[in-house]
Amino acid sequence: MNKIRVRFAPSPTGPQHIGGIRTALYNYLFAKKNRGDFILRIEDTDQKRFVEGSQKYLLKAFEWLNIKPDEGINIGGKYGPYKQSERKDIYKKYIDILLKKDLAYYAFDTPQELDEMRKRLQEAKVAAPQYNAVSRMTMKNSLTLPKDEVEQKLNSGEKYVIRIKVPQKQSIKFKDEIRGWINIKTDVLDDKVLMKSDGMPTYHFANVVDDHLMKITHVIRGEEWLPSTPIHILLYKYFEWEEPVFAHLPLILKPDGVGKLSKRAADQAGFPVFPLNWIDPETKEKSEGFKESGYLPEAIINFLAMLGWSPGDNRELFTIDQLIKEFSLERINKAGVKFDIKKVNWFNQEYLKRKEPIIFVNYLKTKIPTAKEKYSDKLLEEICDLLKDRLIFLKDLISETKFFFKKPISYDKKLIKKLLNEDSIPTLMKIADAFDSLTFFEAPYIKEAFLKIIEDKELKLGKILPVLRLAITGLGSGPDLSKVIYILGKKESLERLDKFLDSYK
RNA sequence: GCCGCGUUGGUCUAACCGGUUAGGACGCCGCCCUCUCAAGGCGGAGAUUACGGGUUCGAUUCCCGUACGCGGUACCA
Repeated sequence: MNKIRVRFAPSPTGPQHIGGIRTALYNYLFAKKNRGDFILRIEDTDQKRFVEGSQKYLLKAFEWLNIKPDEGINIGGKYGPYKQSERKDIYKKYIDILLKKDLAYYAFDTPQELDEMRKRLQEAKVAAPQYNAVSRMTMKNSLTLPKDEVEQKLNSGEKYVIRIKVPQKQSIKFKDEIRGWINIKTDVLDDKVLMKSDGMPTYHFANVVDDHLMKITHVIRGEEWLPSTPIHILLYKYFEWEEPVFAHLPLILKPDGVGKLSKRAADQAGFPVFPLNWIDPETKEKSEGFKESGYLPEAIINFLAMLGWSPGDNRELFTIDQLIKEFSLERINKAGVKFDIKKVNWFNQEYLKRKEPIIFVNYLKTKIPTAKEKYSDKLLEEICDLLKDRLIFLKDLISETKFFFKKPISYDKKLIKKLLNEDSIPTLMKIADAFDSLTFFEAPYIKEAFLKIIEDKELKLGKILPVLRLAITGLGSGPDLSKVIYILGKKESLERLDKFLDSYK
């Protein structure tokens, strides 16, 4: 059997959004699972829609997600060039074959003439107005015009396109790996443009020629291509080439399920759609990426993999290597899937929890300049250990640990009212004394000390500890207090306690 | 309009060739743990498997129809 080769072939019309990234991921997983090649090709046949920086952006996004193409743009390979705008000669050569076989033809109709034709057909109540076996005979093309006139038009440099000649009353049957057999009648297909008047091929043509020349064995792409697949099949037949296997992925829909996920919809729902930050070169509009929003690449990969694919059992957490091992096209769902940012957050939290302690410590050190002066590495690690399980994003560490680096400036009046009672101040004063006399200022002894005082006074823990927490951290909730006090140290803890006592005694 | 694809709790999904109290996860709620919050553990609510027919002893699973959703219908990909 031939080596498995798949490709991801985006067009450089802006930042690649998360749906495209998922398509790339599924191609990558499938290639790696089968020890095949993953090829990155750029489909830049529409110069009008070209957006500066798109290609670089994609490469950076892949780098972040650790998706490594084996071949393609920026990497090279035996089947280059991998950018369609650099393959014009190749398309020319192949379109000539079709022309010679009389399976494609020149068409000289102007856009206005095409419009008129469609309008005319609409008025005549034709179900699907199109340039097809019937209507082409009323148009200006090399099938209707005398040979010498065609020749003359071509020589005079008149604008033309080349269209595929779709046969009448045939059925095109193909098997989609995800959806099964699909049957489409050629009568609903139109004579798609293969070569545009600017000399560039259309997607339909370039895609087939390139896939064949690049020895692509499996075409894994979005569902939006399903309706035009028969045209592609027809081209394979015309060239007498072996068809690749097709697999059309379900689309990613907006959270409310109405329509494809778009930047607009994501903005509204308050989450990113792009892997990385992007600034529109024209409008200067900035879009935030998953990376910059604090998402981990592993989490995004895992989430995306599960968006439409499942392993068949109850497992959900997968590293990329496990995904590669388990992935299969057969287990991809057919239905469109709604994007749920809450689930992404959950994945992120799961992966964050599993991160090495050093990650958290280093983050604190870089983000909080005083961290290094105030605490040893060991203590910083203890701080992180105390708080890391409650983070969704690494950046949450800043707000969660704030009280370790800053004394409370004021105390929330509502909390004071709720927590302060007649026993609070005297008990707190005793606790301060007890702390002061502790030789080993460590969590277990600290706990023992305040527990004993509370017990002696026959008070409930809940009456005193929240006030103590408020005095020490300025907050009404947080991690184990004895550990917090230990980390802060005797001096700092007593200062905070004294300050509180000064305010309320 | 026409063509294609789809439809299992709010969301993502499982259920091999038809026989399960329709399983799991996210989210939500509750309990335990705890001074508290989070994490964790335990539990709960939530699905007449879009609807209607058929085939069958039996249909989430097979067939047909309807509805709804999505996609396509460009010299865009």
